[in-house]
Amino acid sequence: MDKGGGGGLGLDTSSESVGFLASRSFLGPNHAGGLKRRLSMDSSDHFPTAIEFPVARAGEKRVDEMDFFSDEKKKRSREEPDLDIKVLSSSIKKEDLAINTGLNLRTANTGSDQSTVDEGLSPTEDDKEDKSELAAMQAEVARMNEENQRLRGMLNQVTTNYNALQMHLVALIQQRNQKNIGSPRGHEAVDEKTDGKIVPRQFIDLGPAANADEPSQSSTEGGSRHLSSSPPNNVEAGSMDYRRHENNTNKEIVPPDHERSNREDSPGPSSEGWNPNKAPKLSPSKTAEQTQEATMRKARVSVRARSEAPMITDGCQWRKYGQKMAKGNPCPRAYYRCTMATGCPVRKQVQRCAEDRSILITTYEGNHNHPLPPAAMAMASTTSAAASMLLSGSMSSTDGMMNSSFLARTILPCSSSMATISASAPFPTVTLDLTRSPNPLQFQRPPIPFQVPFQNGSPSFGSPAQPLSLPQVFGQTLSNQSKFSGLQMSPDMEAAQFPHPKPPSATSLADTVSAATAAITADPNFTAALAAAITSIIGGGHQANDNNNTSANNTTGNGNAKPANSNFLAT
DNA sequence: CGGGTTTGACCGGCGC
DNA sequence: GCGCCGGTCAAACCCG
Repeated sequence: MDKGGGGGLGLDTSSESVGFLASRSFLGPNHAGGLKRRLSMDSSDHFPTAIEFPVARAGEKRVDEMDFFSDEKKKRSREEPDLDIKVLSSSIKKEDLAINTGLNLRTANTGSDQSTVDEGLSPTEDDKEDKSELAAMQAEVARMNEENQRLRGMLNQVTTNYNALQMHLVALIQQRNQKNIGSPRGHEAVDEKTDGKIVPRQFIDLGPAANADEPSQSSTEGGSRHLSSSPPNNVEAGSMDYRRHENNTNKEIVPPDHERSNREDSPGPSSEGWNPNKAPKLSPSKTAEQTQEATMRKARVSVRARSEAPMITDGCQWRKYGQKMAKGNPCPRAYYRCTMATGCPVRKQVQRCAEDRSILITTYEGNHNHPLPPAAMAMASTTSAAASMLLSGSMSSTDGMMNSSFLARTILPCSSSMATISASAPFPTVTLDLTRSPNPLQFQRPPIPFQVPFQNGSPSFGSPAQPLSLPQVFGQTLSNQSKFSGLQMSPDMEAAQFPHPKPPSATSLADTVSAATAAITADPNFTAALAAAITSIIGGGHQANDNNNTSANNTTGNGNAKPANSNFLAT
């Protein structure tokens, strides 16, 4: 084979090996070099405003939020200082309408102060003074706006959490009632104390490190902290396969030796890696927390999405470290690891579906040990939530099916789909099937009356050459049916489980809904809110808080590095 | 030169 | 024990 690395032959090989279109849009990640350059140009065009959602496109390997927030942002702020300010000013007006807070009053006062200052200056000095004052005021406005965004985010979070908990409660009650009707032991579907009191399941927090200041502790402390609250016996309800995997994971407590690679010599516990095959055996002295932590890394969340892009854009940086031909699939499977932080244990596999090569299957494994950019929050939160749900033992056998169904309904109340969890896969896997056709009846959210930040000013959603971005994916999830597959329920089962009618023909509806979905999901607050809702539901709230804290840290901790995007971290 | 991909080699788990 | 398979490593190479 061609071993030419990132050259032209390499990209041709990549695109061909994927068994997909060889158009420029389908060039593999290896083509990121030239594409990145083009995208850099695009990016400057794509970021004229501070409120655009920084969705990267697939095929661009290194176009990520970090780039957007740091280099691009700084660069732009130097080149186009006025532009941001204008946007911020308009944004704060918008915020004033949205939320009446003391901060807004301060903003208004600031404006009046400015006029007061203007009155006492001579025309010549006035310009200079005006400019300096204006700059100061604008900075003030920017700060206020940022704070407003944060407050609004908090409000959104509270609202979202409240609604989520309410739905959770209703679902629990309904489920319990159903179970009690159908089976005298129906209460098994819900974690229950012996006194009969319903206790919501505790979920493992698999979310990213909450504190950006101590990412090295996230994979251990962050996990074990919440693990302790997770009913360990829930795992017992799992199938033999699940137990087998749990045992397997017991062997991977110690950082695998591949982390000793000179390429990934990261100090501290954060370098704790992920190599099940090479990990030493678990010693009996290892704690249960460590065991479950290892189990966490075993959990996989697979996302099936229709995308002709070589890789869905999830907001993270990935580095390809391998590619293999998997049995039973003519398309190669690519292996990526997260490179947003040194030693981040998160891996993902990207492979096209053998049956339908327009479906891209992205499997995530592990949890980020670093703060995530907003665009990555949706995916990270959802995958970690799904993984935590899975690993909490709530998904197993028939009980798992019921709970996963409950989960799907809880996460996506508008969805009527079934949720299933794989108990037979090599690893416990949750599959989010985003390829199902959307049901317009489930599409209840009214159109969002703001402009969608499409790349290059054109809608990327639905464009075959455009990569699939995660906010879009999750938007699709919301409107589409969400399916946690793995056991891959038969259609009969699915029909039996879900009396709701499915759209007879989806293709025609898909485009229509996709456009609307794109508009909806372009709302970063919505995306973040969705992520927060998911995490709040699944994680019992604390993961959402963790994530939110992470976001808050991203916003506040990193200071003004990315204030214009703070509204995307709002939840 | 640093950072990325490619790809054959290697390793460990698992089934027979 | 052997072979298959999934996952990873790391040298070679490319690109900016």
